[in-house]
Amino acid sequence: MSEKSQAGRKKSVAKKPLLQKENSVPESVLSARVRNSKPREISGESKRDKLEADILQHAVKMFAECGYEGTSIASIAEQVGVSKQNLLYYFASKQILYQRVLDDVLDAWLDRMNSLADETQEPVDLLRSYIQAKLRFSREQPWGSRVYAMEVIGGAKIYGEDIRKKVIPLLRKDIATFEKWIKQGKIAVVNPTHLLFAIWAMTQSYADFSTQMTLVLNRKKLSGKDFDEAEKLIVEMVLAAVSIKT
Amino acid sequence: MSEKSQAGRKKSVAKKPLLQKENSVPESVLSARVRNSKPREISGESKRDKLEADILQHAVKMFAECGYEGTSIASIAEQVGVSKQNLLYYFASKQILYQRVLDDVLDAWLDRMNSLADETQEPVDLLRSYIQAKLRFSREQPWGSRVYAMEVIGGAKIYGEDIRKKVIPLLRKDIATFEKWIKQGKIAVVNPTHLLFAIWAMTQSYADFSTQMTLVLNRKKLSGKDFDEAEKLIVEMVLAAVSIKT
DNA sequence: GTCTATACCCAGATAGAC
DNA sequence: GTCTATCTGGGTATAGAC
Repeated sequence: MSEKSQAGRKKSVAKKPLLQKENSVPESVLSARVRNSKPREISGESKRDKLEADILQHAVKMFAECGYEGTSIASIAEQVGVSKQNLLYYFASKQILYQRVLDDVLDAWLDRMNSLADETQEPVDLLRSYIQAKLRFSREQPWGSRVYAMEVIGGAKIYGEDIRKKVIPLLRKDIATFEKWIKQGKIAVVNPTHLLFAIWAMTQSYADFSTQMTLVLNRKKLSGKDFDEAEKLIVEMVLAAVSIKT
Repeated sequence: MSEKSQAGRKKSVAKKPLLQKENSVPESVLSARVRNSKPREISGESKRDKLEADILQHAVKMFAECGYEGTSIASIAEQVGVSKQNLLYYFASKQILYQRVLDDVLDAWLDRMNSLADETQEPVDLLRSYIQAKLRFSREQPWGSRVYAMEVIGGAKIYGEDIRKKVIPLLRKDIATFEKWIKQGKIAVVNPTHLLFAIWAMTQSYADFSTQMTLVLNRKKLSGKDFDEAEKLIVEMVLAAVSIKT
């Protein structure tokens, strides 16, 4: 009862007619922009789009650093340079902003992972590409990784349904691919589920636990060399696990 | 500036003369108990100890589920069955309670890991024991793991100094052990730092990401069998990485 | 779309009686 | 040690003028 009241106490979801999703799909309904009859520059983004992107960019960093409850919309607004009332004009509530942040994270993520569904590639190349892609994501979008990680660790109270719908099927598909390889004798007999968990854990940790890693390594941030060495070891371990000699 | 004010804005640390640490070291100053002249049962814990333990037990779960800012001391108090004012009598502030929770987590952790510093053991046995111990911790104290993980992911704003002092030296020592083995030719030439990161990531994830794992596996919680299979794969991968045939 | 003002609630923490 | 009462601040969100 008290746990319930901790999170998800918002009942109002979307009251204002705002776009909540349209980053990678420019052909989606352009309600607000269509209403705007004033001629605008064609190539550039509209002001609304630019501000939305700005807000999202700062929001993902702050949610990653302070968590959902630990981040106030006022502090995000301050970073962006707008009033918090104005921010609430673009994103009707904190929870909507948060969900949009996670939506964008997953979109970027799944985009990168989808390209690996190529059935024609051999296990060695596919595994290597997979690990590289996930490591690159940890490197280039660490904040997104961290927001996602914190949401999952806390039990995915807000975003759980989306994870179930968007992430889990993808993981299951990856596992099925491993199983197919095993059946075909292309890789050794290993537990495909736990192999995937291992790959995810190792790659993800270079975003989530980079604070601890930099302390161990005694440097300010992880370098390209660190990621290269990480990739080398992880690929080695995974290929060794599936008994593929390089 | 606004980020700073997000966390760690507490200036008052410990105003009341309360014990803040005495779980594993019973010979520490017994200020409150000594003042209490009434004869008490010798074997059992004092009421204060019992209540403190109760509070900590519930606190670690709630911090794990909702994060630091997301957890109110009122909700913890409610779970324990005391008033929040009373809780504040035992732990002078939320931050002190939080730090104590993390202290206890690390104590239990380091306890388990210290026993592995046995120099007489061979790499195979030591690595296997290490992985087993960390996996057992993930299984038996998932909340502690998660609180720690969230703290690290968020940049360790509150507990960073303790991590630097308590955890990092231990990790460095483990890395040094790996390096020694490599020099002695006992294991293959691998990057010892990233090998340790990999072991930590894989074992830790069975606490931190168990929500996602149970969704993939389609069950309510991870079973003993899951942990056995995880152990088997992780040990295999690590031993393969250091080129030890079993 | 942006502003001022404000409603409303809940949090952490303290004071002081018992 | 536990209670009632309260202070103080911050948070999300809304109303309404411009």
